[in-house]
Amino acid sequence: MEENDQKGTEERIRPIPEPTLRRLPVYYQYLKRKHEEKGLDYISCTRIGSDLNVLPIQVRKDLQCADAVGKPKLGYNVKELIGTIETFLGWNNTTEALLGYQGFREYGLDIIAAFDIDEKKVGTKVAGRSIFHVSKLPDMIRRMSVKIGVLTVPAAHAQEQADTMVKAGIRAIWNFSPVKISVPPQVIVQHENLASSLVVLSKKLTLALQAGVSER
Amino acid sequence: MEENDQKGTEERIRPIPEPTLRRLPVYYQYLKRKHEEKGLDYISCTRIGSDLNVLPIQVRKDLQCADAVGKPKLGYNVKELIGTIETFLGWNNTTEALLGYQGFREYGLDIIAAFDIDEKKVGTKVAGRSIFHVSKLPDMIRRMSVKIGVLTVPAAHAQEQADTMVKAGIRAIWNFSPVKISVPPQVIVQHENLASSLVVLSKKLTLALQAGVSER
DNA sequence: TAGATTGTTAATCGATTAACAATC
DNA sequence: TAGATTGTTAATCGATTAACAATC
Repeated sequence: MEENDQKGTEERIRPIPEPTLRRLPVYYQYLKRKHEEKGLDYISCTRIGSDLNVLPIQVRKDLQCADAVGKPKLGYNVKELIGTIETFLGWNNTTEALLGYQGFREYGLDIIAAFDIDEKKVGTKVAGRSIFHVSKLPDMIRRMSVKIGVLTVPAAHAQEQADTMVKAGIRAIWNFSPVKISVPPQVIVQHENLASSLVVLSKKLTLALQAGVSER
Repeated sequence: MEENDQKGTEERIRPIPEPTLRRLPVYYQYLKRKHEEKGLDYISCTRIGSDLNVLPIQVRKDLQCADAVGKPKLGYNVKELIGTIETFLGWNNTTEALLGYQGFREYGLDIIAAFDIDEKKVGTKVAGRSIFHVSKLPDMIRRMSVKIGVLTVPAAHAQEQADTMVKAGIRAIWNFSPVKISVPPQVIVQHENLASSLVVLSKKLTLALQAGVSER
């Protein structure tokens, strides 16, 4: 009746709340700036919270999830905290991926190459990366053991290209296309629906503009 | 003691849960495809849910938020439903914005122009839009009554460019830069932290890869 | 009619927030 | 020491899910 509760050797894999996971990179960015610009040694949740417009208690909870340990009265050691978050998010060893935005290497993502069906684009460069024809994709994935595919094609071709990636052995797909794609259960899909975000923004804007009018 | 509960004339502005707001465009996309490809007249929550991998009851709740009305036993009229969502999200009249991704016009966002500090890029085109020098930004915003600014600059310049936009009268900023920007309360800011999303994905990937190893 | 599906009210679940004890 | 700040346990709040009545 031990309920295989052997907490001893290996840590139970706690599920981290997604909102927390999304806030951690924000703290990270902030801490790096604080560290570089101000050379700050210690920082408190109160400070982080007021700068980032997050409640201090939430900051504390989030950092706790990332296994950060602070000192009462002093706060958290900034340098150590940066390292802790890096380790927790696995940013120590970069993962290879296929095209995306620039500036992700800092987050442990190394963009390897870009692909396109359009022959006119093949051979040109985007964000400093050569564009190859999609037919080269399977080979490339295998040879360089790429783990993440970034899907930025129109709805009509999304499933087809996802299939190509999966067949070539990709382990996760970052999907910017507006349609749901079907993949085997072992492949992870992260949907990035920018249209959804835009909706949130424009809805707020509409309400604000209306309010502005009725207040007049 | 009426609690200004005059529900009569004008609808109380209900706050729509953000998750719902994010799912609505997904339904919309899906419905349009179903309508165009299959020419389907009626559709049930059960169907939408199983196709989109969402619980039927959640679909129903979401559609209810968008003021959609269905018929017991039959489901929702697809064409009508598309129109309802369009109206609810305000996609009938497009809002002007400054550069971003392609394909947003469908979502009521019309990308007007792109700006850059780099003189070498000025005059060239991105996604079919001319790139202007940032010095032209204030004029452009005013002349064309642009409502939304899309901020895609490096962290170091984010605040500066946000200030420029605000001064020129922009009402909302879609911020893709990794830093928090300060704006007056009447300006709406939507933070689009792609690094956050990437974290969610790569965390899942790491866990999956580890699990794969230990299962071996 | 019978049964599938909507609409509505209640229960559950998880993230956020609050309260407070521990500690440097 | 006194007080700010962490760490932890409990309360709140809101979204999701369940249950069921209404209806075509």
